[in-house]
Amino acid sequence: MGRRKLFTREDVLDKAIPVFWKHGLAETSVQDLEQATGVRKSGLYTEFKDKEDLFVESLRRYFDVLMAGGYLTKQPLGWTNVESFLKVCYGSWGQKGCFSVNSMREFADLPPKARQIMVGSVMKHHQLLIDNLAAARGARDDNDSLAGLVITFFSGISLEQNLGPDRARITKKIDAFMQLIRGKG
Amino acid sequence: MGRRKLFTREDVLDKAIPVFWKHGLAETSVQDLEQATGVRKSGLYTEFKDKEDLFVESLRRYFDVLMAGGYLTKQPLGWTNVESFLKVCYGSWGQKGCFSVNSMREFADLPPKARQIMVGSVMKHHQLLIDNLAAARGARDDNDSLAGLVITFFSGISLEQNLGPDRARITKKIDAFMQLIRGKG
DNA sequence: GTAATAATGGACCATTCGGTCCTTTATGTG
DNA sequence: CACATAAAGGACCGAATGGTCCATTATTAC
Repeated sequence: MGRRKLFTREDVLDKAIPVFWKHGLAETSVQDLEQATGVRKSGLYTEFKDKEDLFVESLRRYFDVLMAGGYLTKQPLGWTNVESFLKVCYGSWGQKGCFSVNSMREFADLPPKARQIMVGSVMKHHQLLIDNLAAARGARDDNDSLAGLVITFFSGISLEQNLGPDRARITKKIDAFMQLIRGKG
Repeated sequence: MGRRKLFTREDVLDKAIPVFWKHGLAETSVQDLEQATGVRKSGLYTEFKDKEDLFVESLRRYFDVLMAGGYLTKQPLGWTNVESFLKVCYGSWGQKGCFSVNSMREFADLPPKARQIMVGSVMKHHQLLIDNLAAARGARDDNDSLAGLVITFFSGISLEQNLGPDRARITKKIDAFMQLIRGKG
């Protein structure tokens, strides 16, 4: 046996996520990642193939941890879950908005694996939203369409977080949207 | 008198806009701009202070040209204008979505002047939307709130354009949203 | 303690970056 | 034609980039 690692893979990812989240793949330098993770370049390149690989794994872990929260799978399904989903835009890992939504901007330049994760995640959320809407409103034809609107609205508020509005404003916005789709406006 | 310029300022901007739009400020190299505009570096740096300046001016021209379309000022004000606004997300300059929405992702890293233009534009659109909603629904207290939702939805669909959905899908989404806010759902 | 092992630290590399500057070339005036 | 003027072409710069590689150091098993 030799010397043992001073870091775990998850440690590195959790520290890399906020950096990629804030600055994106292209605008994040390896030096930035060294500083954020406290792991030297050689260490990073031992654990990950290259910068893109580190980005992809960060994105994967982001969804893994986030989905583990189960905001759209809590029983009973319904409006409460939909609202919980929207509130994911408050952020995590010390960042505002959504890592994936922020990455959409450079979608075309992202590695295929990253694109795959993102698209897959959207589809998964879409289906989960349909299930929750069905529980809340019954099996209606327009559940699919409405789920699409919810996703779009989520993208919007998540992106707007980059402009740095206070939480009260965004909460009111979510409330207004929930009222709208619940038909109590 | 000496040799005359082979390009106009507007020419350069119109050719730079799609590049910045697609790749953002950071991921666009001066070389990319040379190729896209057909103007050599020296020419670009004679006309513009630096890359950031060219970006800011591109953004400014984008809004100038776009707003000149008058999609939110056409008389009579009302729902039609709101829908016209949402359809701006179809794109222009050969690009999909919205240049400004795409730039929101790197908002924090943008030059102050660019941020100023973007924020100012959002406020302007917000007010124009309020005016149109007032014309469409009467002077209601929640016009302000609803205008906010429209802007957020616009951000969402514009961003989603980066995933490359077909126009039919996005049109249906806009229709569904319009139905929702017009209260005919 | 000693040898084996594996991660760390950091020198190093080619390339690309944004940006400057000088020479060349084209266009205008008389 | 000759001169003046201004833009175009492109060499050039230091800095930063992503990535490689090796010597050093720390930790294990014996």
